[in-house]
Amino acid sequence: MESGRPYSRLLMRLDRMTNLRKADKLLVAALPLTVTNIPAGGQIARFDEPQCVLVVSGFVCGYKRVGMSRRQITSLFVPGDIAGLHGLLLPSSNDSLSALGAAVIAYLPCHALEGMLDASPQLAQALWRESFSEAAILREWIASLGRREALARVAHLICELVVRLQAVDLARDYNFAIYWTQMDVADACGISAVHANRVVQELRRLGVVEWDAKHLRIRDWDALTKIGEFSDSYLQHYTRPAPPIRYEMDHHQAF
Amino acid sequence: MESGRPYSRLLMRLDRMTNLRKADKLLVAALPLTVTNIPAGGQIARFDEPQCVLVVSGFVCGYKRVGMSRRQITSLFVPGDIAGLHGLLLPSSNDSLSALGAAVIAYLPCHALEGMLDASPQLAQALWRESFSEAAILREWIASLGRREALARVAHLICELVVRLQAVDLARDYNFAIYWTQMDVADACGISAVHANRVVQELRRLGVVEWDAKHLRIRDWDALTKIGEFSDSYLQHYTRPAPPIRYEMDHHQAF
DNA sequence: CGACCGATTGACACAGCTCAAATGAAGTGG
DNA sequence: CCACTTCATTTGAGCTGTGTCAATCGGTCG
Repeated sequence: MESGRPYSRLLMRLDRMTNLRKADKLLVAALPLTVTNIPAGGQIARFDEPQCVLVVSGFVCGYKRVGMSRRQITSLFVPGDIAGLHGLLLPSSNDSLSALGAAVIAYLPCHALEGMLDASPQLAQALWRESFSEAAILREWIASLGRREALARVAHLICELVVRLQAVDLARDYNFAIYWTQMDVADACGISAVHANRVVQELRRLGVVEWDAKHLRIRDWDALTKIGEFSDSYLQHYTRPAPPIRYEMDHHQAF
Repeated sequence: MESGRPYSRLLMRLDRMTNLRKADKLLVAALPLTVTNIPAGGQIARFDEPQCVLVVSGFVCGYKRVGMSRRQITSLFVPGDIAGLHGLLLPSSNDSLSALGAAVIAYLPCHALEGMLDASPQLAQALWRESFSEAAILREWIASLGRREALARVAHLICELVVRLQAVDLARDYNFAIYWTQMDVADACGISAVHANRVVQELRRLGVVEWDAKHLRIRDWDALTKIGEFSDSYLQHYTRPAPPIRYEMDHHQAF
């Protein structure tokens, strides 16, 4: 596993989403990537030409501003994820992208992605599945924000993050680097920064996590999933082998 | 406009999403639809064979159960919408579908939809755009649930609904039939039924809406958008003419 | 060393929840 | 056509999770 390449974790993800042939992997490896360092919390610029953003390391988030000052994070992207896939077909997205901590990203021109979809039905299918999977996560967040209290929201978010990081081999032993502040957690969970801090302390006090500025370690996974009412069923594509290709996709021409 | 057909409002939507040729419209008209009446609040069955659900009249919602009894509505579908599009590529969805009030729906076998995508790149693109548009709505709901108070959430929901209904000619003069109870509103906005009632009364008291059991009429659109911090920019495809086809899509083979 | 930013703590206020009961509207069966 | 049921709406009274404000502490970096 050439985990040094910017696209290596993307490959891990796509391969699990839809089994890839060797030729597909070569296509991914040939994508023109513009690797860029983003400082902590830095805005990720949107250029005229539609581009997607591949996360190489660190965390990236999509967020909206609500009212004057309140921020709501609407999605989180970890290494191997592509942010802004909807840019492929929808001209303008309504929310902004920024890094949480410091991050390394790679810009990916849409036309190159489209060329790839053109060349491989397997890859095309994997990317579409990816975007549906993203939507499944959005729905789960809605359930969390609407019907869970703060402690459960944070616990749920951590559970989700662990599963997603494990899929790209970044959370061995329930242990991973975090690239966010408690304020970021607050903005993701729809609570205030002060309350986020109280929740973090409560999770520590309960002995389910060790959580310092740079690192998070889950000490009691079962307890955490219980607190967060977490079930990984909406993340099948992160935990289970790729489902079979639907029908004879190769004949299908779409997009 | 043959607004008597089950698919007529779907056509209105798709045509605005991506301009359709006459041949495309014939393809849509030829879809095999199993029209079904659903009683008020009735669960919408999922069969073994993957099927999508076209809403013909009434409202349909996707929801999740959280904890033992709490329900969170994650998406709303109005006439012309297709629910369960993700079933095309993802085997299992994690949430359930039900009607809110009484509704008429049409089951639509996935293989027929895929045949359609196969036959027309324009339609394929329209459907993909549709699913991205759905995701944009999910993100907006996340912002609402996370960072707006109850009054604004409800106001925002109503604004969104009006725009979506107007796109299928069901909300002339800001006036439309509602197929939900206040409890449904509560479950969509992540608040309790009691509080939903208080919010409704407050909106009435402010003189921005007339709202009885079966009907809702907006008396002051500007005030309502202000209360709900609503901007229709995330619903472009409902309000503006279709964006051009991206690149030379006809060459693209995907899915 | 100072400046800055994030984490932490405490006190208080309030939006929204729960419980419980009353009212109203619509449908059902005798 | 009237009792009866059922379900949605409405109202009131506490209770609690979470927000706001403000201050302190601690680490990091120039």
